Amino acid sequence: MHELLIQNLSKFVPLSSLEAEIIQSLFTFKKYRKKQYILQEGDVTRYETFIVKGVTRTYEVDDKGQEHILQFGLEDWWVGDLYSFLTDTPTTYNIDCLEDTQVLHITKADLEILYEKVPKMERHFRILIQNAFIASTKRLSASLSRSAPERYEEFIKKYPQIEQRVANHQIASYLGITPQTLSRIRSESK
Amino acid sequence: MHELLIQNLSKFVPLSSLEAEIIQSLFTFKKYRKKQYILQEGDVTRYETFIVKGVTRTYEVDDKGQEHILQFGLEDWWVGDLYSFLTDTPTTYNIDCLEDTQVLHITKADLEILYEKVPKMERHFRILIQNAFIASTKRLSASLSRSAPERYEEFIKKYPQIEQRVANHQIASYLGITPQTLSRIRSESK
DNA sequence: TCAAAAAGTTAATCCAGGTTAACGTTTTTT
DNA sequence: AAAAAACGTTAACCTGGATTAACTTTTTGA
Repeated sequence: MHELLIQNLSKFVPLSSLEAEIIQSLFTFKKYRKKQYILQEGDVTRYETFIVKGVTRTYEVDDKGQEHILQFGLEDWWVGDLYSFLTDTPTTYNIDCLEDTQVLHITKADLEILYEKVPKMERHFRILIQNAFIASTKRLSASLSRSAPERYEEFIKKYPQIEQRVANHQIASYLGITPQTLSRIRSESK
Repeated sequence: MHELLIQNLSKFVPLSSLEAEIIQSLFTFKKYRKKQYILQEGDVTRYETFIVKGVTRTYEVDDKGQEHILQFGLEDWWVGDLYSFLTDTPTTYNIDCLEDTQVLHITKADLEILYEKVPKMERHFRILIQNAFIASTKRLSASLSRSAPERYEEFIKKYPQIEQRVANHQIASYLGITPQTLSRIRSESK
């Protein structure tokens, strides 16, 4: 069950079997049911989470009680609130499962041990976060300069896997529009 | 003139004077005049840029010719299009100077040398990018759930230094609103 | 298995922020 | 020092997407 993880972690830097061993020992496997929370607002994020199977959503609730999805998580992706994880402060996000989901967790202390025992992981995570940062910047630029239909079209093109697995109103929340608006866009683009 | 850089690079990891030497040797100093471009759409980003003195803006031009500011750059900040830098692809961003500006550049090859000769820099840049990613996520979440006046207020609170040094219409562009709307917000909040 | 809840759609109305335009002020350029 | 360009503000009007509501379809769970 750790195979996918090892494969993921050796994407940017090759790993020896000893290193793979070490990695295995530092992660904990866990199963969640659909609708179950992996993280709730107010919790301190104790571990970063690698998704082995399933779908998650990371969302925030604003002052008016509206939910806004910041990220979906699928197989082979990492989820978690980095800020809360790194600074030991309570998170403002919620992460729950849209399907039954299997994950591997690593705590902050164990991640430090990982960096120490397998220094090349420092590089792996730098690249990983680099990519996440680039994606986030691109999404920000889209939110500044694209209309709702354009953002929807881009989303569909970029994440066809997600479109198939999550409900439309979740996609609307991710795009920053209402389900009604999404429905209109979908019927007009047909 | 490299003092600010060394100070910046030792923020997360301590540096010996030998290491500081190595770092010095890998960066190039450059001066730009106000309005001069550091990077233009279509260029491949050949170096990451550390600002020693001055102010820059990173912006994008959309299909309708509208400019959208993604980031301001001040003293002690890093700017540049990471994606273009890392993948050797032409950038879609422009970076120009809002004041006369002094910077230190490092090329990709020299950054690799830096990682090799001073491995702890890998950690430094991981943390730097981590912070940039967190900031970008927070800004995205604000763009999804905050109104224009709320976003303006947050901006002023978070970057009082920027507010004092850049024109209002630049701030409007950063916030994703028109200068007229910003003007209205400012007069109503007085 | 069937009632209730959740999801999706359509339509009427509303409003935050955009657009256009006019005008005074400040900055830049020559 | 003058002319031109850039900037900031105000006001009238417009519009993309929100809101509200009513209805149908699908999913869920007791």
